Amino acid sequence: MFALADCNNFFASCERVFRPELNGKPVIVLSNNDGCVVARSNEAKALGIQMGVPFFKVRPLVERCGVAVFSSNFALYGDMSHRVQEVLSHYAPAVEVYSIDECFLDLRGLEADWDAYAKALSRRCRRLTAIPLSVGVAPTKTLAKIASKLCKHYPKLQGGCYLHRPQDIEKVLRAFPVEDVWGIGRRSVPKLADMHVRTAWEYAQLPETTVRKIFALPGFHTWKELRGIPCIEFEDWAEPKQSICMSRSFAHEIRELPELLEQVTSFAGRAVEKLRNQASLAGEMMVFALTNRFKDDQAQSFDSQLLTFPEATNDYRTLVTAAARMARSLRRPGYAYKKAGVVLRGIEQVADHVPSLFRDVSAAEKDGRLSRTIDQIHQSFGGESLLFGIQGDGRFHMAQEHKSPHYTTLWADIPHASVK
DNA sequence: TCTGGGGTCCTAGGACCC
DNA sequence: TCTGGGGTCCTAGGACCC
Repeated sequence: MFALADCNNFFASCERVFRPELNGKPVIVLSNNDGCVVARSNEAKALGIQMGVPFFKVRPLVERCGVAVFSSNFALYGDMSHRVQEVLSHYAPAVEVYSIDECFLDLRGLEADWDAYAKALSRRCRRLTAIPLSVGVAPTKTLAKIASKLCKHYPKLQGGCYLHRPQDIEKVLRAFPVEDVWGIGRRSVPKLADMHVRTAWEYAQLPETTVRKIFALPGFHTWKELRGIPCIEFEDWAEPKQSICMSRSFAHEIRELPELLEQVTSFAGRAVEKLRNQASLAGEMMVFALTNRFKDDQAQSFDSQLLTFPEATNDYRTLVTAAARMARSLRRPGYAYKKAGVVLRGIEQVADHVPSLFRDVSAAEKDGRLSRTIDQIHQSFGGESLLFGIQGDGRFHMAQEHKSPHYTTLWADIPHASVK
């Protein structure tokens, strides 16, 4: 058996932990730059606020109904996510962290009353972290995902659902929309409609050859998993990233070069941090900048530049300088940039790297010492404590009007309690 | 006025090898 | 008239996930 533990309305639930008066009230959380709605409490869903809708489109409704609005606070969500993972780690020999709000648990070879187990895990998580959790247990990861979705739909299940008897699986799949199945995306929906496939059950009944031909290998895996045959790997070891991207939309469009340079080099600095945190080197860097695609009356551009380094590197100075050079050459006067970013690719592990025969050893050692010193200062005093001049204040020019405090990660933001 | 960010895997097709 | 056979590697684009 596998379990899927999914935090309900995760970002909204995190905000409620420190604002308990919002329990039972509609709450939404916005994407970076306060752009779109990315999390909704059940009450907000009931008001008809859709996932991913631009905030300005629901603003009148939000104001009329007194919906609590939050800008995204990833320091808080990341910390709460670790707390949930800590609870889960006591309930299974192996945990796969699938996303910030979802973990798979490997229960293979174990025996228990899985229905009671799932409910107990949900209760325990709620008690220790204040985050509501839906736990589905089933013979495959895909079915466990479906079981956990049932928990959200049926409060009677008390946060835990064990789905394993063939007759139960059939009953559930017959009522489960095919587009809600893990691995079936939007682009497949028209194809499925043509084939008169509307439910997960109908998909699972398609002939194997049809599935392989039309939905290829990933669709075939989903098909097998729905039929109770596990074939999606359990991965409790996180591989280093093969690409690292740092990009943001800006609160205001950027027209001038110095401001664009500040932003792009700040992205580069943060990308290098991620790179160094996973002990990797990057072989190439891409820098891109784009205008506001929603403004039809403005000149549009999506420019990018790619640089391949003579030798893979994770040196701050090399990478920040390269980002600045590329931003300079791709930026064109007269364009108003709304978004930019830096992507590192061609990633390899430091431990696997074969240095070039002709590298300047003493210069490389000096650069290495500088980068390690920067890491140490960042760790002790924060990422904005030491910056290259070109990075400005190192902050991203984002709109975040509704941001909550860093309750769990900043001493100054720890909530105060007073006893009367 | 206003529209997110960060990833992975698979496949087809081209370039290249002997 | 007519043009082999068997591979590998790389890349771009598509589809998917949260």
